[in-house]
Amino acid sequence: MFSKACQYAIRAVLYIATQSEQGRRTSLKDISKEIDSPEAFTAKILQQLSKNSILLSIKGPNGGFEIPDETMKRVKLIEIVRIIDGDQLFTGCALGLKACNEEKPCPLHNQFLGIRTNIHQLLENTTIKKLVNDLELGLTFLKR
Amino acid sequence: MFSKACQYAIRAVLYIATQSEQGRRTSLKDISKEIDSPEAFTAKILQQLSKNSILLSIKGPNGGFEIPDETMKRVKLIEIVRIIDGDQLFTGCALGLKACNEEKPCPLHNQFLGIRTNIHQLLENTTIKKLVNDLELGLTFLKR
DNA sequence: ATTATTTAGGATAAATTTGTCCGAAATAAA
DNA sequence: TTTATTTCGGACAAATTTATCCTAAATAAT
Repeated sequence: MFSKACQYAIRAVLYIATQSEQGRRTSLKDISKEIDSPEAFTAKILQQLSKNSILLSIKGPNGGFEIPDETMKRVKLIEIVRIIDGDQLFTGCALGLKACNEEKPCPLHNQFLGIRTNIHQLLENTTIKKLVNDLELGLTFLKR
Repeated sequence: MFSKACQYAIRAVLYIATQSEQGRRTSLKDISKEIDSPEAFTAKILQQLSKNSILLSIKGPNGGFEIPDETMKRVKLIEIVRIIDGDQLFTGCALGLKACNEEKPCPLHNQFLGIRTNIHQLLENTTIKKLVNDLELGLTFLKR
């Protein structure tokens, strides 16, 4: 469904967000330990996310990553997915046909229409903040 | 969603099936031309499918591939997907967590529960035959 | 100023997926 | 029996994704 990069991205953002909620800035090292991801690879992903203003990066001692409360309220999952994986997941044809559309549908077009819409809506309607709340309430988990 | 190999697999099976319906055996060359896929790569995929008795392969002059009517009635999409891509798509965790389950759900677990169930049901309930009917009625298309 | 810490970014490498090439095996037809 | 056709299967190659390494840049603390 999502690439590994995208899975790491979402996991990292959520972890950073929980820490930011507590007023704590968190380092790459912490993040990759906590979400169990390869450090250097995660660094690249976080770089991309901060370039796209999903998160803030601060260099130097006591540096690290942060997500302002305003940002986690505003940013939806779909933005992260778009940055890392693009939008093939919810716009592309299930069978990989370029010409597939409403007029010339592939054999799976109509079957997948609903599913793709569901995925799109889910990603569109889910903010980081919402997911962080569940994490803080101990309703969901990030490890392993 | 599906790997390229899996997209080719489904497209090939559907094309072979439409031909089999007409009593025509079809060659690798034809298939890859009709579904616009790399020939040698498609050969590997068809090999896998015939090993798994999704289709029949016949060597020699006038050889090629066939799908008996009984088979296309019986075989569901999920079997093809399982053979080529495995079942990660409908069993794995969206965030790639091994330990994710009902008791210790990842932050996306509940959101994706419905979608994954939908995908699973769709693949489980869709036979090759059903898709071939739509193709023959000109309701759906396989090219590009 | 110097040093230590931390992210940025480029180069490189490993792993996986996608794709190609070619000789072997099967088999139908001449 | 020879030849032509077609799939099989192994080795190899290219492309993409995942992952590592190292130096540079920033910056806080000493």
